[in-house]
This record gives sequence, structure tokens and C-alpha cells, in this order.
Amino acid sequence: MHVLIVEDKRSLSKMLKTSLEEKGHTVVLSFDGLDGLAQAETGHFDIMVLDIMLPGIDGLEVIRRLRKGKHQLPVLALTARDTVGDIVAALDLGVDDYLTKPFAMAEFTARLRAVARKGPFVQDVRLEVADLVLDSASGQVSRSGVPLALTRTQFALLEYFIRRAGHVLTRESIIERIWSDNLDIEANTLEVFIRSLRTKIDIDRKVSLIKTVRGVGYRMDAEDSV
Amino acid sequence: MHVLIVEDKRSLSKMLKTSLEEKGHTVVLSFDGLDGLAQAETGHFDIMVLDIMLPGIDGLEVIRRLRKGKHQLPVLALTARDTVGDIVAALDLGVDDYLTKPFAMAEFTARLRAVARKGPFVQDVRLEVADLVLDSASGQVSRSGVPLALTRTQFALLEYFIRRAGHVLTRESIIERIWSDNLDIEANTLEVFIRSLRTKIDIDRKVSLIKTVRGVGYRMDAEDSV
DNA sequence: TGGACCTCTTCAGCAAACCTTCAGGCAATA
DNA sequence: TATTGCCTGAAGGTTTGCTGAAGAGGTCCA
Repeated sequence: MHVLIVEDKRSLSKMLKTSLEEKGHTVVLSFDGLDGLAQAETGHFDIMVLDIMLPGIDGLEVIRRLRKGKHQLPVLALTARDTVGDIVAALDLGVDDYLTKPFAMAEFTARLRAVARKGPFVQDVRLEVADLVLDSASGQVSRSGVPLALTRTQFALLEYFIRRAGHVLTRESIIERIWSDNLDIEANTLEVFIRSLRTKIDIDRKVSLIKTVRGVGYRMDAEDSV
Repeated sequence: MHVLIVEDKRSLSKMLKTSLEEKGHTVVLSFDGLDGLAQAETGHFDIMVLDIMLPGIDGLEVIRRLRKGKHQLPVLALTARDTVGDIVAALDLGVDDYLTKPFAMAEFTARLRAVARKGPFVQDVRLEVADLVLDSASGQVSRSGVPLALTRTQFALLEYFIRRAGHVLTRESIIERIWSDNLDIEANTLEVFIRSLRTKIDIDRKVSLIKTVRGVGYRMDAEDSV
């Protein structure tokens, strides 16, 4: 799992990072609100751990902006015991769960797992690019209304592409995202998957929705540029 | 409106009280099960907000005794995210609605209003998908009018599927839901139950109502998609 | 109490689906 | 034209889910 931790107290974030990495998760640390928000918006993460009390823009503002941008990333908030009032505000803004400091590490990981499992605050995520529709709740994909049968990996790949539509994705970042548990995957494996995905989603069309960016990776266009 | 809040976490109940009083309601707080039950039986209230996890007798027991005494007071239950299994029990006992903590204040007031408006204990017990009908009150299931005899576990499974029709349910979430008391259940056990359920509800039909989503879990389609 | 019956759970075997790699070919760039 | 990068068809190996069977535990009734 890819976890983003936004917490300015270095010792605490270091501790959380270590603990999560021991469990096999990939962790990225951020130490202030603006940077954390930017990271969250990249779409690289499965969950965000967010301290409410932050330098720069605070945690509440981070969530507010994140949700405004329609990002559905699950958020586990951390608050000090004496700012319980913030919790109400945070929950209203769409935080998925919270922990008051200090907390036991066991509780932290348990909550994290629960939040991640439950998925994003708003569950019915309908992603679209051109006439391609992906519904992560029902796990179904269709193009021009025609339902497509994708395998699990193809689905994960396509979801990543759509979430990052318009951006060039390097082979490395794609592999890290899709095969986070096994990075000994060769680039060719990805190529083969890209092909299988293309044949499924591009049915008979001349131009693929997934463009090759030679020497770098791939890009899914945001618009249907014929 | 007169609201009775039975919740032992003082900070939370204080918060709810304040919020409701701002909206012009009258609120009484109770901090344990027995006292809460006694208050409820006075008949002074329009609605009860009840935490399931309580010191003394727990929330489930409170509802049980309350309903036994033929009290029709509407109840909005509060549960922790990790005791989802309790919800089933609570609904069976005649809770009108529930919220999993943490929740947004806006959602709380909305649910509260809905429950109060709906009046005492009117449960929607009739669940349908395609031509399959499940009555959770009487425990009866039928397909195309043909009654089906399901075992307890099969029934619980089917109810969960219908309540979440159109969504992909992972094996883990299903197991957590159905076997909340014993999570050492193996995935194969679930598979065997799926099979037994399928043979009963799909009688002779070519396509099962319960679809397999390879690598993830299962999904019951909302529409009868041939 | 003992036996018939029902339900739950696990096991082992199997077939299909899926993932991954390889080797050769084609296309873009210098 | 040579080189590099990407595509492609096919094949092997692994994983996943389905299935029939059988033991364990519980319940009901004689």
C-alpha cells in the first residue's frame, strides 16, 4: 500500500514510516500542508495520514482543497487531545477516521487498515475519459456503452491511467504502482499488458486512447483527440 | 423534539447535545445502558440515539428490553467501524437506522431527522434484486414467486449481497461481515457457500445472479443482466 | 440416551484464467 | 543505414475458483 504521511513532527512521522515499512508498505513523508496537498493530488497514494495542526495551511484546509478537487483519497486524521472541536469540522469535510494523540502503534495500524479497506469516503467513483467509463464500485468498465471484461491487472492499470489522464506516466512509476509488491517486473511485461488493454478498450478504433511516449512511458489523453 | 442520547463517551455526547440544542431540540444525556433504558421507558422522548458499545448492559440489550416492553420509540444506533457485525443484530432488533463512527455532524442530523419523521420502528424488510425477493423480517426468500429454503448463513450472505447490489464485495469484507465472530474462516468456506447459494437461487438458470470477479470477490448485479 | 438429520467447515483435485517471459519483427531516431 | 525502443504472437508456469466428498458439531425426537 502507498501511504502519504503529512506530519511536521519529524520524530513522530519517522516512527510511523518505519513501522509501516516494516509491514511492507511504501511510505512518503511530507512536512507541511501545501506540499502534502500537492503530493496527495498526484494520485500515487492509497491513503493519507494527516496531522490537523500543521505549519502553513492546516490539515482542515488541506482536506477542504483536496475534496474540492474531487479527490477521493481516504484520509486518517491525527489530532491533539485538546482540539476535539476540530474533529467535528474534519469529519464534516470528509475525513474517514481520526486518532487523538498520543496513540498506540497497534491502534494506528488497525485504523489505517480499516480506512484503507473501506476505501474512499465517497465510494461510487465513476471515472471517465472520452467515452470510456470506469466504475470502481462495481468493477465494471465500458466504452461507448459496450461493457468490457478486464482482468484485475488490466483494471488497475486502466484506473491509474484514467486518474492521471493527460499526464505522461513513466514505465517505472507505473510498475511501482501496479506491482508494488514485486518490483522485479520487466518493462516488457508492462508492454504486454498495455497491448492487451489497448486491444480491449480500443476495439477496432484506429487511434489508441493510450499513447506511447517514446523513451519515457505512456499517456492517456484527457480528451478524445481523434 | 425531545432527544435521548445514550453514549458513555462524554466528549462525543456533549458535542451532539450542543449541536442539537442549537437547532432548538431538547436533549437529555445518559451514560450507561440501564439508565438509558429507564429514561427511554418514561415515554418522554421522540427519539433515542444509542451507542452500541456501552458499560453495563450494551446497546443491543437495551433495544432488546425496550422492544420487549413494547416500546416503539425510534432508535438511531451508533457503532464503531470495527463492530459492523453488530449492525445486523441491531437492525434485526428493530433499530431504525445506524451510523458508524466517526460520522459527519451533517449526516448525524440528517439521519436523526429521517428517523424521527419516519416514526416508530418501521423497518424496510423487503429487499429485491431482479425477480429475487428477500424478506428480512420473516426470513423468507423467493425467486419468481418460488419460495426458497435457505440456511442461516446462506440467508445472511444473500442479504448482504442484495443490500450491496451492484458493488464488488471482496472476500475479506464478506467474511468479516458474515463471520464477524470468527475471522479464521478460510476463503474456500466462502466459496462453498457461494456455490450452495447459487444452486438454490439460480435454479436451472444459465447465468448466476452472483457474479465472480476474479482476483477480487463477488458482485450481485443490480439489474437482471442476461 | 441414541440415532437421524441438518448445517458448517475443510480438504484435495481439477480446469480455466491469468501472468510473465521469450524471441523475433517493426518503427522511429540519429 | 544502424541503432534503439517498442510491439507482437506464442508458450510455460502459476494462481484462482469450482467441485464432490467427508468429518465435526449441533438439534430434534423417539
